Amino acid sequence: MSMSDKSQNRIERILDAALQVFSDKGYKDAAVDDIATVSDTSKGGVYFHFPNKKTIFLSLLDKMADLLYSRAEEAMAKEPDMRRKGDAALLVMLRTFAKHRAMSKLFLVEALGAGREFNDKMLDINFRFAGLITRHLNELVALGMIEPIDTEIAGVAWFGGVNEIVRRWVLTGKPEKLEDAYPALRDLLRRSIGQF
Amino acid sequence: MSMSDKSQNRIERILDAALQVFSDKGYKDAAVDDIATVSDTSKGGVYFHFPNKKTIFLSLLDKMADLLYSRAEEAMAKEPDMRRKGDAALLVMLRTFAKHRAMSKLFLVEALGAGREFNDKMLDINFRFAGLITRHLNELVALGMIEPIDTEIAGVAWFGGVNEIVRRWVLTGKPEKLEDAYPALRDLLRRSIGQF
Amino acid sequence: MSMSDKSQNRIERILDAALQVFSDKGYKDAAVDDIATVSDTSKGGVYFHFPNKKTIFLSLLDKMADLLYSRAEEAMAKEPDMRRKGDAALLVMLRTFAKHRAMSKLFLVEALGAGREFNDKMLDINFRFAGLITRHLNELVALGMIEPIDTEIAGVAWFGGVNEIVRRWVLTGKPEKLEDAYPALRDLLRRSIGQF
Amino acid sequence: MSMSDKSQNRIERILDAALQVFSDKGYKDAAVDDIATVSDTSKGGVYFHFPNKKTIFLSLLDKMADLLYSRAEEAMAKEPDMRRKGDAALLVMLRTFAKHRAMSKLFLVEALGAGREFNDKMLDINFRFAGLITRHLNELVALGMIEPIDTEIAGVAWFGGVNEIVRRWVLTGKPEKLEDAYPALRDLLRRSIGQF
DNA sequence: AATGAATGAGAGTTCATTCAT
DNA sequence: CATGAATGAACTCTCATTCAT
Repeated sequence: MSMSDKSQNRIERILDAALQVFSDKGYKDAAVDDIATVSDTSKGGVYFHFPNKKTIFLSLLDKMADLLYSRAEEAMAKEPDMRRKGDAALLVMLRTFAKHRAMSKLFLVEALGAGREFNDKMLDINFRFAGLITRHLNELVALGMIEPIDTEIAGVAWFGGVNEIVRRWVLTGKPEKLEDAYPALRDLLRRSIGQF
Repeated sequence: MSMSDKSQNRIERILDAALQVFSDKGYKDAAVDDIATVSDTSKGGVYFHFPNKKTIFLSLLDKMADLLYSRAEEAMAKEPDMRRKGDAALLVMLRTFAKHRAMSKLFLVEALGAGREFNDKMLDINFRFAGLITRHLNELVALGMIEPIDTEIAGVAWFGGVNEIVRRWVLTGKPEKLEDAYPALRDLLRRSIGQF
Repeated sequence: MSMSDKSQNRIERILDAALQVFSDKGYKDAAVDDIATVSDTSKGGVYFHFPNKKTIFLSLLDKMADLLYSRAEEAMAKEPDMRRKGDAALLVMLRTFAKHRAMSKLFLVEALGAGREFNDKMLDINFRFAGLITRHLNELVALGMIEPIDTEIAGVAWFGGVNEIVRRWVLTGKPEKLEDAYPALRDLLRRSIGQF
Repeated sequence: MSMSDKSQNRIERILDAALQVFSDKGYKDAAVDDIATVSDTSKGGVYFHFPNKKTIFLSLLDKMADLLYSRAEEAMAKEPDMRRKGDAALLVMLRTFAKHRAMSKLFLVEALGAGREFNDKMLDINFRFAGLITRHLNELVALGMIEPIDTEIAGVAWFGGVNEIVRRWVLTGKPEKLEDAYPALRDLLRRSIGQF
């Protein structure tokens, strides 16, 4: 195993530990010491790989955003039926959230009130996702597959609606399997743009 | 002015200051000292009226929740047309959020990541609002005014959708006037339950 | 009831409350607010009658010291048999401690570590009591009733010995009735000065 | 000098400083900041080595108790003459107290009123010492070297008597050399159990 | 690379004391 | 006389960050 691999491993271990700790205690209540302990390192070790606590949190946020975004994009690209691209994205996102509960909590709960310093990042991320939806809806409108609607509002509202379903699951455990919410949510969203 | 008035004033001043400080800095980053300074009191003065920081935050949360909830209920009660009760509630909520930007930020941004101690309270509140929507949708279904749907999912998703619109407005200032989002949002929600 | 009586009553009530609170929580942990509450007054009320917390504590200390000292002196004066004056004093002191458990705790436990400001007072008090014993022993020696001994050391040691018995009773409840320790203690002290 | 040595040094320095500050100001009035300053560290440094203020105080108490107890036991073990074991213990205790004036003050003055949290510890310690005396007296009785007496009361009273002598020395400086009290005290105690 | 001791700037909270009413 | 709101200094404890080893 090369030096870089070992380093990579250590960084990975720290990020895993940070995810665990942040999603469990929230940004402010998570101590760098906790992260060091869980990752089986020392505080100094953490600070060797990351300049500060904030950066660790941002790394995780980016990771989750990239994961979700790329999965969604990929799912839409793979689905040939224009009418079903949205469904495919929705399903894959629910599945991704379901598979990464801690990340989901970080993303949908902890990141929001973590402090002014993270607002910009979260706005970027939200903008990206809402934009993805909006662009897709615009395409559907352009192709005449749905009636013209305010796709920007729809993008934001959809994003919020899905998030809220996931947030509820993260915090209450309902529904037991997140994917079980898929059919109802899919129908709701479809109907909302006049698609049956 | 009576003693009680003065006392009420002071408490009111502290709550106003707390709202300002919390919504500006977030729960953790807000110092009780900041609240004291802004409310033109001393730290001891704040602690004379409130047992701790947490209670101040919860007071504000309750206040906003009660305000929103009572306004929404009232609006629905006043609207005789069954089909428009939802619209009325939506409009009045947007207006209420618009009138209380700082409260909205507290409610939709800061309260979420403020720490485990507030999760329960927020879940209660979310549950109340989503429940209000769900009950209304159930009525519509029972009256045969809309097709049977999963009203629970719809309640949660709607709540999340509206919140996201308000959240975006709080954080980015778009749309300049929050009420401008009303028509598009109303149509989106109506369509989503098959109502035209 | 005259004004002065009422005032006396109030002062008495405050002192009673203070005794309770001090002996329960110790000097530092007793809040003036606690005293006010227990005495059914307000903080301002307490400060009207006493200039500060320290003074209240000192008043109680003086009260207990005077009580003990006068009882002991009186008992010795009443006892005609020179040989039994000491026994009489010992018995009456044990009885007085037994009747005033809270005071005893204040006197023998809380007053010691209450802070530098009380050291002088406690030294005075200890000096008075040890001196009483020493003077009595000196008399016995002068009368040729006991052999010459270091009466100063004896006075201090006796005082400490009795105190320790009472302290143990205050803190552990043993012996159930403090007076039960009298015979053994009396014999011990008598023997220590060669008196049978 | 190894890491552990340095660390030991720092801990030792903190304990020394704590002893100084506690015995000077008392438990409640001693600030952790004071201890940090005197030990030439920072507050954080103190808290790195000790979890809280209480633990520091208890450490010192235990240290002194162990020191006194082991010295007393050792002295008794070394003295072959059964009749003189008590004297040996008394002398060595007076010498130990004399050598550690600050510790003595902590032990005999500050620890008593330091708060409910320390009562248990002090009761334990007192019980140990009084028990040591009582056991020794029981042996003397069993060997027929002294008449049967209430050895429990005697143990407690002796312990209190000796303590009071030391306490007086700690607080007033009399007698200048604590050991000067030894002969008189020894004779007093001997006589009290009918031993000449 | 990694460690962990050390720092120091706060944070929340308490409370003796004051004083306008 | 009495109240209780208000003050402000002090206190314990936390923790992100640094740095010698």
